[in-house]
Amino acid sequence: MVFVDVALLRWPMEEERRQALAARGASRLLLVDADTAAPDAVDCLEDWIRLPASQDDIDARCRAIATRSMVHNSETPGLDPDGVLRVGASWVSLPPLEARLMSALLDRFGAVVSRDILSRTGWPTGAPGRNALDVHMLRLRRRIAPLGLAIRTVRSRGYLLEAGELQMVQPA
Amino acid sequence: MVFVDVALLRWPMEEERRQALAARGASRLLLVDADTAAPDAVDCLEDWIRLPASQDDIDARCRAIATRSMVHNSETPGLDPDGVLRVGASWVSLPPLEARLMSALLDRFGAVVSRDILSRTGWPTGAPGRNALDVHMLRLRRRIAPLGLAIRTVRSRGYLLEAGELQMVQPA
DNA sequence: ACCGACCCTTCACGACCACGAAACATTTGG
DNA sequence: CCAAATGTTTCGTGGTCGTGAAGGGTCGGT
Repeated sequence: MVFVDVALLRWPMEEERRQALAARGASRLLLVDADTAAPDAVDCLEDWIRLPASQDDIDARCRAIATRSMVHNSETPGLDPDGVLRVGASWVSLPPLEARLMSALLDRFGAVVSRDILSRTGWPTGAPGRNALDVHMLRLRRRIAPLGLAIRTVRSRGYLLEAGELQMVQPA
Repeated sequence: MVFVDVALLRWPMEEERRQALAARGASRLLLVDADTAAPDAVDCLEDWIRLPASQDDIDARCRAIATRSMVHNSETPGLDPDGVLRVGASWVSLPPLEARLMSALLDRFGAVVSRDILSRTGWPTGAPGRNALDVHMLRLRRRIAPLGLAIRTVRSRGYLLEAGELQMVQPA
């Protein structure tokens, strides 16, 4: 059986994290405080259980999520020629320039891409001021964050695209 | 608004009924006796809750099942040649021009359709003024919203037809 | 330790453009 | 003739993209 990570988080305390996980299509189990109303359903990869709960019940719900996750999950970032970046069920549209930059990063997903290559990919006919690339990388960063993607800086080398960080895991 | 029926049943007492419902793809919520181990997950249309439970929690889980059910039964929209757009049981009639636009969007359901293609599909003999398309997309948007469809703008690229926000449903 | 050179991040601003929306005008079909 | 369908004008909003400036780290040299 394929192992699927199910994030456990307190709710509503960790609502922000819940949204981040949901955006990137990660499975999660909300541990709902005793005196809080139940959360609204979002998708098949989320479930909740009211505290206090037995470990057996928590495990059962984790297994259920994992099972559903196998039906639902297929997430590798992909960029349409129309500038639509998809990961899992969610997507964002990238403006032309950022789409070209993202394309260069995706070509070497997980590896460093030099500023030089990015510059030439973004501005085939010659780059504007040097700061332009920095600014657009910042904008790109913010745009793709909801999808659970992150751009890391490798100082004096370039940039690197990778999957987001959060990965709290629980036994299955 | 679409109504999704969620069957409530005692478990393990009504195990037989559970299997029958599962076999025909019906949604169900198992009310699990206090001293019984949690059931094994089967599919996305089933959930369980341990007794005793508050009515609010039961309702919340029913809504969650209903939501997931809509994801799994996501009806594919269809367009009659006479301009009737159907999704599930409901339908709307589209005027000729909007029917042609919708047809182009349906051909690439979920993907971007350029303004250019839409223009040529809507006005094969030559497009009128620049804003005509904008206005008709607006009208089309409002007409199909009740069906749970949404047209998303992808700036400088075109439009994209997708299933809209999930509509909440009353539990049985 | 201090300095300054570099590299990068972040913000604020302005120019421009794409789109949304309303209101109004015109055409078409029964 | 009426109502629906279609076209047009106009204005507001927000996205895109470039630029300059402020500031924070890191590193080598002194």
